Amino acid sequence: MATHTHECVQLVPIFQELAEEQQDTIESIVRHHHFEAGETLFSADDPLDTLMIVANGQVKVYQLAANGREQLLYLLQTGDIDGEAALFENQRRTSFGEALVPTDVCGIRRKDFQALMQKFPSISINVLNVFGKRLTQLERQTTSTATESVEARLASYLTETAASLHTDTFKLPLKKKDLATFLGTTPETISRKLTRFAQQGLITQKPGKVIQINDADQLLLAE
Amino acid sequence: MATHTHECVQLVPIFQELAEEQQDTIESIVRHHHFEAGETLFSADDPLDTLMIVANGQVKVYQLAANGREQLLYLLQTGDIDGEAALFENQRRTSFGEALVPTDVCGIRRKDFQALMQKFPSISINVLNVFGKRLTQLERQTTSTATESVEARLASYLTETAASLHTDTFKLPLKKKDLATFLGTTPETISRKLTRFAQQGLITQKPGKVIQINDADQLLLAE
DNA sequence: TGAGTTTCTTGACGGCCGTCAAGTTCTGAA
DNA sequence: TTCAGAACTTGACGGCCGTCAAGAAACTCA
Repeated sequence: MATHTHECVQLVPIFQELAEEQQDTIESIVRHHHFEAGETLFSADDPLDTLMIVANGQVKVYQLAANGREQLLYLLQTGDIDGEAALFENQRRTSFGEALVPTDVCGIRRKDFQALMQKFPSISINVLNVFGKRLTQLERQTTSTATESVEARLASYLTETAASLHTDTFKLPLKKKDLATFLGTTPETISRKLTRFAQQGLITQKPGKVIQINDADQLLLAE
Repeated sequence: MATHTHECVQLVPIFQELAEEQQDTIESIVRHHHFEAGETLFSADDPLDTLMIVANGQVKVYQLAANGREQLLYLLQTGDIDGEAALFENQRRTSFGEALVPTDVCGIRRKDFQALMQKFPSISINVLNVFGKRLTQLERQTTSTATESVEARLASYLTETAASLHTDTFKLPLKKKDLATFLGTTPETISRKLTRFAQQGLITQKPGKVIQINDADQLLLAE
């Protein structure tokens, strides 16, 4: 099993550039956990003192609003990390995570991770890189939900997803309910908008949540 | 002038913990700029290769949405930094900054800052700290605009502002138009909601954009 | 102080979209 | 394959809030 667990550290971009020996050091620090699909990885109000690394699988991260509604913030893939704020202060979580598929996770406690960053400065620079991208993404998301219509947000989501997959035809990676909370709307509205796009010929809906984009440019002009 | 410029580096939290000599090193790298109120510090589509430090003043940072509307993302104070994404890749800005009052700014080029982080690892840890907080804040803001009503968001904004100032009576730091783009709404709606809160006795509006909060608990129950 | 500009307020109106409800399709386990 | 539960679709309805417009108030600067 040593090989398997070692893969966990190797996979993670923030530990790239470290010599194998140094990766072993890290391996001795992390704790491994496994979750089945649907299991909760952490909840709101958990003490927030562990950095989480997705070794294998997918994790949905939700945040709870004051009125009790949920917002899907991230869809973490293998190699992604979570728990950023964990690294510094005693904070409480306001989010909760749920495995979307069977998932392996590595945890590193705050103190250990801080020591690691002191010892291997390249790690903190890699983490900065990750945070920078996430900040940029969140800034765009905030702007988008605050200023654009649901229709425009959905259109952006579709074209961006297609672009990142390098294909016009793809399967929606989320159920409509999750997609709805991600875009700040409701499943009903998603259904209606998709039907509308299809009627306009901008997309084609196929069985199994498969979407084919026919006219990305026109789609983005949707208001 | 040496003393004055040195203050710039001393003021910035991310350079704390450095010896004076090391701060001098940094001082020799930064470039100083001064802007009058209303001046533009940087625009969308600028090449993004400089980290900006607010040495003195206030800066509004907006982002442009696809439909041309603006979103106020940050209100930077003395000691705050901006340009996070700058630090890593050749990205283009999607935001623009504007001085709210006469403002002094220090800029550090990406290459120089990366060298600094290599030399003084504590800097990168401090930057991580800043990013972590900003991420947490943006996550809350995204969730809030996506799931809560304008009324609830405005109520949160008022009570949080009051709390951070440790007083019930305070002056709104922004014009209604800016406050509106920050909260993802319009000046008209802000006016209406404030009038409504006042009619309900939850707040009292006084001349000069001064607000007095009478019942913070009840205010937060607004939907 | 006063004129001109910007900002703010209030009203009227309409559209987007959230909610509730009912019917249909999909999915996964026995 | 079958069937129960989940997910999805579609319709009807209503409220929140964005837009336009006009008047009031506040601010700026000579």
